[in-house]
Amino acid sequence: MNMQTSQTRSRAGLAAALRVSISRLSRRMRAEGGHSLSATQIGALGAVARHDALTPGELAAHEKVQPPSMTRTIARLEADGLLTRSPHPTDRRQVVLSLTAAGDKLLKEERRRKEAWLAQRLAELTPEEQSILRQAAPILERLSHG
Amino acid sequence: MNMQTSQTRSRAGLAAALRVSISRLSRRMRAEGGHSLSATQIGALGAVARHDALTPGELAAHEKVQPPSMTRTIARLEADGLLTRSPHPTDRRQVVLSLTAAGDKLLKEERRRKEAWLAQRLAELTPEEQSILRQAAPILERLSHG
DNA sequence: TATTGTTATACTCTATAACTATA
DNA sequence: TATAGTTATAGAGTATAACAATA
Repeated sequence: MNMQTSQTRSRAGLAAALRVSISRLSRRMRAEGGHSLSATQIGALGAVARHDALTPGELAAHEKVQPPSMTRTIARLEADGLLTRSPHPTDRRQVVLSLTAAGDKLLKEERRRKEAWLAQRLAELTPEEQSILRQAAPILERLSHG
Repeated sequence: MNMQTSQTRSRAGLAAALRVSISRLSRRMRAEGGHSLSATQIGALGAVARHDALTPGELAAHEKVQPPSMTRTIARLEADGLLTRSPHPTDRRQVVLSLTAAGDKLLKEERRRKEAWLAQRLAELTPEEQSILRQAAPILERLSHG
Protein backbone atom coordinates (compact mmCIF):
# COMPACT_ATOMS: atom_id res chain seq x y z
CA MET A 1 0.00 0.00 0.00
CA ASN A 2 1.40 3.40 -0.92
CA MET A 3 1.98 6.28 1.45
CA GLN A 4 -0.84 8.44 0.11
CA THR A 5 -3.44 5.74 0.69
CA SER A 6 -2.21 5.12 4.20
CA GLN A 7 -2.30 8.81 5.06
CA THR A 8 -5.77 9.21 3.66
CA ARG A 9 -7.14 6.26 5.58
CA SER A 10 -5.53 7.51 8.75
CA ARG A 11 -6.96 10.96 8.21
CA ALA A 12 -10.49 9.62 7.72
CA GLY A 13 -10.17 7.70 10.96
CA LEU A 14 -8.93 10.81 12.73
CA ALA A 15 -11.81 12.83 11.29
CA ALA A 16 -14.31 10.23 12.49
CA ALA A 17 -12.87 10.20 16.01
CA LEU A 18 -12.71 13.98 16.25
CA ARG A 19 -16.26 14.38 14.91
CA VAL A 20 -17.70 12.23 17.68
CA SER A 21 -15.69 13.81 20.50
CA ILE A 22 -16.24 17.37 19.34
CA SER A 23 -19.99 16.88 18.96
CA ARG A 24 -20.31 15.28 22.36
CA LEU A 25 -18.15 17.88 24.13
CA SER A 26 -20.14 20.66 22.55
CA ARG A 27 -23.41 19.09 23.68
CA ARG A 28 -22.16 18.62 27.24
CA MET A 29 -20.85 22.16 27.48
CA ARG A 30 -24.16 23.50 26.21
CA ALA A 31 -25.92 21.59 28.97
CA GLU A 32 -23.61 23.23 31.54
CA GLY A 33 -24.32 26.77 30.45
CA GLY A 34 -27.30 27.35 32.69
CA HIS A 35 -30.65 27.66 31.00
CA SER A 36 -31.87 31.18 31.64
CA LEU A 37 -31.91 31.77 27.85
CA SER A 38 -32.46 29.58 24.80
CA ALA A 39 -29.65 28.76 22.36
CA THR A 40 -31.23 31.22 19.92
CA GLN A 41 -31.13 34.02 22.46
CA ILE A 42 -27.58 33.26 23.60
CA GLY A 43 -26.46 33.16 19.98
CA ALA A 44 -27.98 36.52 19.14
CA LEU A 45 -26.72 38.14 22.33
CA GLY A 46 -23.23 36.76 21.73
CA ALA A 47 -23.17 38.14 18.18
CA VAL A 48 -24.15 41.60 19.45
CA ALA A 49 -21.38 41.33 22.04
CA ARG A 50 -18.76 40.43 19.44
CA HIS A 51 -19.80 43.07 16.88
CA ASP A 52 -21.22 45.99 18.77
CA ALA A 53 -23.68 48.37 17.12
CA LEU A 54 -25.19 45.75 14.80
CA THR A 55 -28.48 46.39 13.01
CA PRO A 56 -31.27 43.76 13.14
CA GLY A 57 -30.68 42.91 9.48
CA GLU A 58 -26.95 42.34 10.03
CA LEU A 59 -27.68 40.24 13.09
CA ALA A 60 -30.21 38.09 11.20
CA ALA A 61 -27.67 37.52 8.41
CA HIS A 62 -24.97 36.66 10.93
CA GLU A 63 -27.17 34.15 12.76
CA LYS A 64 -28.52 32.80 9.47
CA VAL A 65 -32.19 33.42 10.24
CA GLN A 66 -34.74 35.55 8.40
CA PRO A 67 -35.31 39.15 9.61
CA PRO A 68 -38.79 38.49 11.06
CA SER A 69 -37.38 35.71 13.26
CA MET A 70 -34.72 38.05 14.56
CA THR A 71 -37.32 40.75 15.22
CA ARG A 72 -38.94 38.41 17.73
CA THR A 73 -35.69 37.36 19.35
CA ILE A 74 -34.64 40.99 19.71
CA ALA A 75 -38.02 41.94 21.19
CA ARG A 76 -37.64 39.26 23.83
CA LEU A 77 -34.04 40.20 24.69
CA GLU A 78 -35.01 43.87 24.90
CA ALA A 79 -37.99 43.07 27.15
CA ASP A 80 -35.61 41.10 29.38
CA GLY A 81 -33.29 44.12 29.59
CA LEU A 82 -30.36 42.36 27.91
CA LEU A 83 -29.98 44.61 24.88
CA THR A 84 -31.15 48.03 23.71
CA ARG A 85 -32.50 49.30 20.39
CA SER A 86 -31.48 52.84 19.50
CA PRO A 87 -31.93 54.96 16.35
CA HIS A 88 -29.33 54.73 13.61
CA PRO A 89 -27.31 57.97 13.44
CA THR A 90 -27.95 58.69 9.74
CA ASP A 91 -30.65 56.28 8.42
CA ARG A 92 -33.97 56.55 10.20
CA ARG A 93 -35.13 53.20 8.81
CA GLN A 94 -32.42 51.38 10.69
CA VAL A 95 -31.94 50.44 14.32
CA VAL A 96 -28.73 49.91 16.27
CA LEU A 97 -28.42 47.14 18.85
CA SER A 98 -26.17 47.20 21.89
CA LEU A 99 -25.68 45.01 24.93
CA THR A 100 -26.82 46.27 28.31
CA ALA A 101 -24.69 45.70 31.40
CA ALA A 102 -27.08 42.90 32.35
CA GLY A 103 -26.66 41.27 28.93
CA ASP A 104 -22.90 41.47 29.19
CA LYS A 105 -22.95 39.98 32.67
CA LEU A 106 -25.24 37.13 31.63
CA LEU A 107 -23.03 36.20 28.68
CA LYS A 108 -19.91 36.23 30.81
CA GLU A 109 -21.58 34.04 33.42
CA GLU A 110 -22.63 31.59 30.71
CA ARG A 111 -19.08 31.34 29.41
CA ARG A 112 -17.69 31.07 32.92
CA ARG A 113 -19.85 28.05 33.67
CA LYS A 114 -18.92 26.20 30.51
CA GLU A 115 -15.24 26.89 31.03
CA ALA A 116 -15.38 25.89 34.68
CA TRP A 117 -16.91 22.57 33.68
CA LEU A 118 -14.25 22.02 31.02
CA ALA A 119 -11.42 23.13 33.33
CA GLN A 120 -12.60 20.62 35.91
CA ARG A 121 -12.46 17.84 33.33
CA LEU A 122 -8.98 18.99 32.25
CA ALA A 123 -7.81 18.87 35.86
CA GLU A 124 -8.52 15.14 35.88
CA LEU A 125 -6.03 14.52 33.06
CA THR A 126 -2.35 13.73 33.58
CA PRO A 127 0.16 16.56 33.01
CA GLU A 128 1.28 14.81 29.81
CA GLU A 129 -2.27 14.71 28.48
CA GLN A 130 -2.77 18.36 29.35
CA SER A 131 0.45 19.18 27.54
CA ILE A 132 -0.79 17.46 24.39
CA LEU A 133 -4.05 19.42 24.51
CA ARG A 134 -2.09 22.66 24.93
CA GLN A 135 -0.28 21.83 21.71
CA ALA A 136 -3.53 20.83 20.03
CA ALA A 137 -5.52 23.92 21.07
CA PRO A 138 -4.09 26.37 18.50
CA ILE A 139 -4.48 23.73 15.77
CA LEU A 140 -8.13 23.20 16.64
CA GLU A 141 -8.53 26.96 16.69
CA ARG A 142 -7.19 27.21 13.14
CA LEU A 143 -9.29 24.23 12.04
CA SER A 144 -12.45 25.87 13.32
CA HIS A 145 -11.73 29.14 11.57
CA GLY A 146 -10.52 28.41 8.04
CA MET B 1 4.63 32.65 41.35
CA ASN B 2 4.28 29.06 42.50
CA MET B 3 3.78 26.10 40.23
CA GLN B 4 0.19 25.38 41.29
CA THR B 5 -0.95 28.89 40.50
CA SER B 6 0.74 28.76 37.12
CA GLN B 7 -0.87 25.42 36.28
CA THR B 8 -4.29 26.57 37.34
CA ARG B 9 -4.10 29.74 35.32
CA SER B 10 -2.86 27.80 32.35
CA ARG B 11 -5.69 25.34 32.64
CA ALA B 12 -8.34 28.05 32.66
CA GLY B 13 -6.76 29.54 29.54
CA LEU B 14 -6.72 26.13 27.89
CA ALA B 15 -10.37 25.58 28.82
CA ALA B 16 -11.31 28.95 27.32
CA ALA B 17 -9.48 28.23 24.07
CA LEU B 18 -10.90 24.73 23.74
CA ARG B 19 -14.44 25.91 24.51
CA VAL B 20 -14.41 28.37 21.61
CA SER B 21 -12.84 25.99 19.08
CA ILE B 22 -15.01 23.05 20.02
CA SER B 23 -18.22 25.07 19.85
CA ARG B 24 -17.30 26.53 16.49
CA LEU B 25 -16.21 23.21 14.99
CA SER B 26 -19.41 21.59 16.16
CA ARG B 27 -21.50 24.35 14.59
CA ARG B 28 -19.65 24.14 11.28
CA MET B 29 -19.93 20.37 11.12
CA ARG B 30 -23.63 20.57 11.81
CA ALA B 31 -24.00 22.96 8.88
CA GLU B 32 -22.23 20.43 6.64
CA GLY B 33 -24.52 17.53 7.48
CA GLY B 34 -27.10 18.17 4.79
CA HIS B 35 -30.50 19.31 5.91
CA SER B 36 -32.93 16.59 4.97
CA LEU B 37 -33.78 16.12 8.68
CA SER B 38 -33.80 18.41 11.72
CA ALA B 39 -31.34 18.02 14.60
CA THR B 40 -34.15 16.50 16.65
CA GLN B 41 -34.84 13.86 14.03
CA ILE B 42 -31.17 13.05 13.45
CA GLY B 43 -30.66 12.73 17.21
CA ALA B 44 -33.56 10.35 17.67
CA LEU B 45 -32.64 8.29 14.62
CA GLY B 46 -29.01 8.10 15.77
CA ALA B 47 -30.06 6.88 19.21
CA VAL B 48 -32.18 4.13 17.67
CA ALA B 49 -29.20 3.18 15.50
CA ARG B 50 -26.86 2.96 18.51
CA HIS B 51 -29.27 1.03 20.75
CA ASP B 52 -31.46 -1.08 18.53
CA ALA B 53 -34.91 -2.18 19.70
CA LEU B 54 -35.52 0.86 21.91
CA THR B 55 -39.00 1.67 23.19
CA PRO B 56 -40.39 5.22 22.79
CA GLY B 57 -40.03 5.81 26.53
CA GLU B 58 -36.38 4.79 26.54
CA LEU B 59 -35.72 6.93 23.51
CA ALA B 60 -37.37 9.97 25.12
CA ALA B 61 -35.26 9.49 28.26
CA HIS B 62 -32.12 9.11 26.19
CA GLU B 63 -32.78 12.26 24.19
CA LYS B 64 -33.90 14.13 27.32
CA VAL B 65 -37.35 15.05 26.00
CA GLN B 66 -40.77 14.20 27.37
CA PRO B 67 -42.61 11.15 25.95
CA PRO B 68 -45.26 13.16 24.07
CA SER B 69 -42.54 15.07 22.21
CA MET B 70 -40.93 11.81 21.18
CA THR B 71 -44.29 10.45 20.04
CA ARG B 72 -44.41 13.22 17.46
CA THR B 73 -40.81 12.79 16.34
CA ILE B 74 -41.32 9.03 15.96
CA ALA B 75 -44.53 9.56 13.98
CA ARG B 76 -42.67 11.79 11.57
CA LEU B 77 -39.72 9.43 11.16
CA GLU B 78 -42.07 6.48 10.65
CA ALA B 79 -44.08 8.41 8.05
CA ASP B 80 -40.80 9.18 6.27
CA GLY B 81 -39.93 5.47 6.24
CA LEU B 82 -36.81 5.87 8.39
CA LEU B 83 -37.85 3.72 11.34
CA THR B 84 -40.50 1.12 12.15
CA ARG B 85 -42.74 0.58 15.19
CA SER B 86 -43.42 -3.06 16.04
CA PRO B 87 -45.14 -4.75 19.00
CA HIS B 88 -43.09 -5.58 22.08
CA PRO B 89 -42.63 -9.36 22.38
CA THR B 90 -43.99 -9.67 25.93
CA ASP B 91 -45.60 -6.36 27.00
CA ARG B 92 -48.48 -5.26 24.80
CA ARG B 93 -48.35 -1.72 26.15
CA GLN B 94 -44.91 -1.19 24.72
CA VAL B 95 -43.58 -0.60 21.22
CA VAL B 96 -40.19 -1.49 19.76
CA LEU B 97 -38.40 0.88 17.40
CA SER B 98 -35.94 -0.16 14.70
CA LEU B 99 -34.16 1.59 11.88
CA THR B 100 -35.19 0.85 8.31
CA ALA B 101 -32.58 0.43 5.59
CA ALA B 102 -33.43 3.96 4.45
CA GLY B 103 -32.89 5.33 7.98
CA ASP B 104 -29.55 3.58 8.25
CA LYS B 105 -28.47 4.89 4.86
CA LEU B 106 -29.50 8.45 5.71
CA LEU B 107 -27.57 8.43 8.99
CA LYS B 108 -24.45 7.08 7.34
CA GLU B 109 -24.66 9.71 4.63
CA GLU B 110 -25.01 12.43 7.26
CA ARG B 111 -21.90 11.22 9.09
CA ARG B 112 -20.00 10.79 5.85
CA ARG B 113 -20.58 14.44 4.93
CA LYS B 114 -19.44 15.80 8.27
CA GLU B 115 -16.36 13.62 8.29
CA ALA B 116 -15.51 14.47 4.71
CA TRP B 117 -15.62 18.15 5.59
CA LEU B 118 -13.42 17.62 8.64
CA ALA B 119 -11.01 15.34 6.75
CA GLN B 120 -10.62 18.04 4.11
CA ARG B 121 -9.70 20.56 6.79
CA LEU B 122 -7.26 18.09 8.35
CA ALA B 123 -5.61 17.58 4.97
CA GLU B 124 -4.66 21.25 4.97
CA LEU B 125 -2.60 20.85 8.14
CA THR B 126 1.10 19.98 8.21
CA PRO B 127 2.06 16.37 9.06
CA GLU B 128 3.31 17.58 12.45
CA GLU B 129 0.00 19.23 13.24
CA GLN B 130 -1.88 16.12 12.18
CA SER B 131 0.36 14.07 14.42
CA ILE B 132 -0.49 16.26 17.41
CA LEU B 133 -4.21 15.88 16.72
CA ARG B 134 -3.79 12.09 16.50
CA GLN B 135 -2.31 12.18 19.98
CA ALA B 136 -5.04 14.53 21.18
CA ALA B 137 -7.96 12.53 19.74
CA PRO B 138 -8.11 9.80 22.42
CA ILE B 139 -7.77 12.44 25.14
CA LEU B 140 -10.67 14.44 23.75
CA GLU B 141 -12.61 11.21 23.51
CA ARG B 142 -12.07 10.54 27.20
CA LEU B 143 -12.84 14.16 28.07
CA SER B 144 -16.16 13.96 26.27
CA HIS B 145 -17.17 10.76 27.99
CA GLY B 146 -16.32 11.02 31.67
C1' DT C 1 -53.06 0.80 41.11
C1' DA C 2 -49.02 1.68 38.32
C1' DT C 3 -46.95 2.02 33.82
C1' DT C 4 -46.63 2.88 28.70
C1' DG C 5 -47.87 5.38 25.16
C1' DT C 6 -50.99 8.72 22.93
C1' DT C 7 -54.11 12.75 22.36
C1' DA C 8 -55.32 17.63 23.51
C1' DT C 9 -53.63 22.03 24.03
C1' DA C 10 -50.36 25.88 24.51
C1' DC C 11 -45.81 28.31 23.96
C1' DT C 12 -41.44 29.15 21.39
C1' DC C 13 -38.80 29.46 17.18
C1' DT C 14 -38.78 29.30 12.55
C1' DA C 15 -40.49 30.68 7.90
C1' DT C 16 -42.98 33.44 3.88
C1' DA C 17 -45.97 37.18 2.53
C1' DA C 18 -47.73 41.63 3.19
C1' DC C 19 -47.22 46.13 5.19
C1' DT C 20 -45.03 50.77 6.93
C1' DA C 21 -41.62 54.13 7.02
C1' DT C 22 -37.70 55.98 4.96
C1' DA C 23 -34.06 56.51 1.28
C1' DT D 1 -38.59 52.15 -6.68
C1' DA D 2 -35.73 49.93 -3.35
C1' DT D 3 -34.49 48.94 1.41
C1' DA D 4 -34.99 48.13 6.69
C1' DG D 5 -37.81 46.56 9.83
C1' DT D 6 -42.25 44.93 11.56
C1' DT D 7 -46.75 42.56 11.65
C1' DA D 8 -49.71 38.56 10.23
C1' DT D 9 -49.98 33.91 9.86
C1' DA D 10 -48.53 29.07 9.62
C1' DG D 11 -45.50 24.85 10.50
C1' DA D 12 -42.27 22.25 13.56
C1' DG D 13 -40.75 21.09 18.23
C1' DT D 14 -41.27 21.38 22.95
C1' DA D 15 -44.02 21.05 27.31
C1' DT D 16 -47.91 19.68 30.81
C1' DA D 17 -52.34 17.54 31.66
C1' DA D 18 -55.66 14.14 30.66
C1' DC D 19 -56.72 9.73 28.68
C1' DA D 20 -56.67 4.61 26.99
C1' DA D 21 -54.75 0.18 27.15
C1' DT D 22 -52.26 -3.10 29.58
C1' DA D 23 -49.58 -4.98 33.60
